[in-house]
Amino acid sequence: MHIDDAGTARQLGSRARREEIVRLATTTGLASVEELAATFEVTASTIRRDLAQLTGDGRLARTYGGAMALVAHPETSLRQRTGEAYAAKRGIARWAADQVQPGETVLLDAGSTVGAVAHELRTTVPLTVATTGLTVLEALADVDEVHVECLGGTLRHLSQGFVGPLTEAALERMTFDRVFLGADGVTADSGICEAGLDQTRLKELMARRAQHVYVLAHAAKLGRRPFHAWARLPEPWTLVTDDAAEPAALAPFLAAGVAVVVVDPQGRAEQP
Amino acid sequence: MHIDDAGTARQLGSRARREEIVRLATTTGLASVEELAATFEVTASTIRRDLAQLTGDGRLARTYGGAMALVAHPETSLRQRTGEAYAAKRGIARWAADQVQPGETVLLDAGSTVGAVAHELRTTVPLTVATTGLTVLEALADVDEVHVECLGGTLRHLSQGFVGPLTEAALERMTFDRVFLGADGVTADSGICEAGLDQTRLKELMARRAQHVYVLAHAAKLGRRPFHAWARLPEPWTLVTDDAAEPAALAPFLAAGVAVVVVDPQGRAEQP
DNA sequence: CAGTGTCTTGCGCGAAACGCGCACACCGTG
DNA sequence: CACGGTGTGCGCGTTTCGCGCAAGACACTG
Repeated sequence: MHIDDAGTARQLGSRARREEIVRLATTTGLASVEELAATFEVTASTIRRDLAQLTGDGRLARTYGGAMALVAHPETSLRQRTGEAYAAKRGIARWAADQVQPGETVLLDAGSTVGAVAHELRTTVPLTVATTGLTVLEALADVDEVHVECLGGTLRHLSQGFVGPLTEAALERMTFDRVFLGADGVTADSGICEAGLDQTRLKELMARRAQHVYVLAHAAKLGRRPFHAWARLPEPWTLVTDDAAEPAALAPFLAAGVAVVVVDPQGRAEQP
Repeated sequence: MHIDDAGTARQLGSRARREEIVRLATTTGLASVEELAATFEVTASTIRRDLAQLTGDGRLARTYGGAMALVAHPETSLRQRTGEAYAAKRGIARWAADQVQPGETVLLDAGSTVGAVAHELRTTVPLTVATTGLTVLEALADVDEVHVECLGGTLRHLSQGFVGPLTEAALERMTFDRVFLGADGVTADSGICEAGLDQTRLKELMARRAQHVYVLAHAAKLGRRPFHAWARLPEPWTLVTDDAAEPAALAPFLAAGVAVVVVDPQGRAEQP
């Protein structure tokens, strides 16, 4: 013992040390008792006590000989990773998040693509986010620096989003710098296609409350008309899609005066 | 050994057993070596070998005395299972959920204990649940038979709950058969203790909107006054706590005319 | 300034869980 | 029938864990 190494010797209070343990564990994914004891120059007993409390607080999970982060990585959930068109959605989400400046107030729709935007926004702080999506709430629930307003309403189990009178009533009390909308389908002439009129009505209302309107739809959704309820969008609006989109699919939007952005999986905008 | 119990004896190949272990671990969140050994009627050594391989394959994470799922299953989050006073909260939640009849409309507060109630209510269908808690939303998001209303509002990152004008405005449009409230502390004379006046104001409002008011607080919270904001409760109300509560801690509540229910970890009410 | 209470740490001990090697049982193949 | 591969149970030494105890640090109080 009595290590005097020039390494990462720390002299900290117990609170600070525990916070640091959580940070190390979440970035590394896994941390051993021995390593932690050496790093902080305390006994393994002390580390075990720390881990016991952190486990009790639900911040870490105990393993044999150490501890691991509860979530694989703050980055992305497995559910997202395995979903369809993951790379495309991720790229779209990155570009969308890049449009947002710290200090702004944005409105996020429900849906997996918009949920990914919320993930990317975790580091754009300070920020105010209002949302109708449960996925968005989960993505930002642990980020203290982001002010989150939930609009409430009736939960649609399929889309994990809120709709209904409560949602609309809440919307009427707010306006936004930008709104990011998802869609089941999108066309140049009719706008956004959804399963029901309650959803389209809500999306129209959302679009009217923001200065900039973005519709996030990966290539497969362009020109698709899976249902017969439509939300018309106030001009101007911006369509964000991925580079799998055919020029022929983009042409109608350009002709209609819609701003079209095509991004690669890294979130960089490409020239059509 | 050679148990011949009528329980969950399984006779399986090693592959099938490992698949089953993964299934159990992901639904339960956590599985112990001893339990698994008993379930499959093999020795702990065999289970340990299974876990070693599954861990190597990246399908599970090893813990001391068992294994856990890598991704949190929608069912129960590990965070709940490992949290403080888990057994007590689970028992309280079971009893609380038993009070609810199919077809009723209930209001659920934020907090881990009330979140556990939501989990128990997954099978009490049909049902209408309104809530101010993100945990509750997550617990019921995938249950189609439960109608979920989110009250919305400003997200408190610490408690994972919603507060503020939006929440209160939504509350004024609904009433409920029962409301289940959590608490940071609870006393017989002053009621519920919380960190801020916005929370106590909301809890008072919630209590006034329901016919039956339940306060769920495990033994450690009784008589505790960690903060200085208080929510007074309209008589009559019911205090639900666990069997670790001292009779001396319960006496003030009984004297004040509060209905007191003491439950064991299985959710059975005990006689004080 | 001494007394008291709280919080934290290090240490020692017994209990629990671990990995490893060995022996045996089962099964398909040459 | 001999053979190797696989899976299982068991025993043993090792590692890790959790708990109780005592000592030090610090704040508060009379």
